[in-house]
Amino acid sequence: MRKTPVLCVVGPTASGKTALSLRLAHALGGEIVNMDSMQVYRRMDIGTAKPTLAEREHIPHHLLDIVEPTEPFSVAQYAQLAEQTIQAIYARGVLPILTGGTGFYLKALTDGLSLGGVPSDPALRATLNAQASTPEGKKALYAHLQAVDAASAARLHINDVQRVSRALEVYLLSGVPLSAQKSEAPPERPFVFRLLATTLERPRLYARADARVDAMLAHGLLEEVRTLLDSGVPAQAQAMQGIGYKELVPVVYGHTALEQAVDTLKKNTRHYAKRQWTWFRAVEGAEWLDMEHPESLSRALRLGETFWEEQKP
RNA sequence: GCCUUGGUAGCUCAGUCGGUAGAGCAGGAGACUGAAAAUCUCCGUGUCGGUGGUUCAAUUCCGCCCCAAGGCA
Repeated sequence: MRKTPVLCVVGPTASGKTALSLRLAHALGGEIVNMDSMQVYRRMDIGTAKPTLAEREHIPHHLLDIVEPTEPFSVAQYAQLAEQTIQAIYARGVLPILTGGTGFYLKALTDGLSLGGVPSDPALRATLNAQASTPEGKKALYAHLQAVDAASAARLHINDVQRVSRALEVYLLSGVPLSAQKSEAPPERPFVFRLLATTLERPRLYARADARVDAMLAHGLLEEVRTLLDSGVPAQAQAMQGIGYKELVPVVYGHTALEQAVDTLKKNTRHYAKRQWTWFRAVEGAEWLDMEHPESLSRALRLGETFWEEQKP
């Protein structure tokens, strides 16, 4: 059976993914599928560096603005939606272009992750997190996982409460250890991926990230955060943990000076870019492009074109 | 000019009752199976301001000098 081609544009934040994806979509007649864990939320436009309405006018974008900021969202939901969306685009004879910096979402698509099989249970999670709030509780939590799923426990660090809790959650809800579900052979995928990874020299990337934060503030990021809070989005909401939001919430509440929050925001952005870099560096088969190099754009277009020519229905 | 307190890692500082030093942050490397812009792990040699002296040994004690902040004139 013929596989669905997916051209992917990945890379650290502020390295030029959006611009490149628009050029590719324009040149190849493609449509863009968002692969950013924060751009899925409605009314979070400035802080997530969502493509503008003008940019979306001529090129169809998918999986933007699909979740209310009050709602949780997960990689499993994303993977399901993305697969459907990608298949629907290709069914019309159009190239899907997957764009975004969320490496975990990419992996879920490329590797067909089983993801534990059970959705998260907010109440159980709250209980487990409460238990982990003391050093003794954390030890007990880890010991519990060791007892029911030794393989997962061995893989995880005791301090990684989020993953320890999730592994325990899977067992408590399904009766099957997470590690047992994972050991199956990786499934055959109905997609063929081509990865373009954007990057810049590190000092340049950090400078661009800083400048972009300043631009976001100039475009009203603080107001965006205030509006979200005013409309009833709780500060604890998953969406509000995004960079640019979590730092400005205390400013809106008057607990923190703007200047200090902006420093933290820039720092967190740099840390994030670095983590993304680490993730995508480990992904095999990615074609790396320095977006300040004069020939990178034409090279990217050539690679995209070749890929599409080979895979076109 | 005098007095006081400082001058230790890129930054903020701790410390050595004399045996050449260590935290946080920054920075770097990495992990990642339903929170992933989340969560977690690992990585610390630097003329201890300069220069003389005392000492087996000084970043540590003493003298002088330089720099900074505060105070008194």
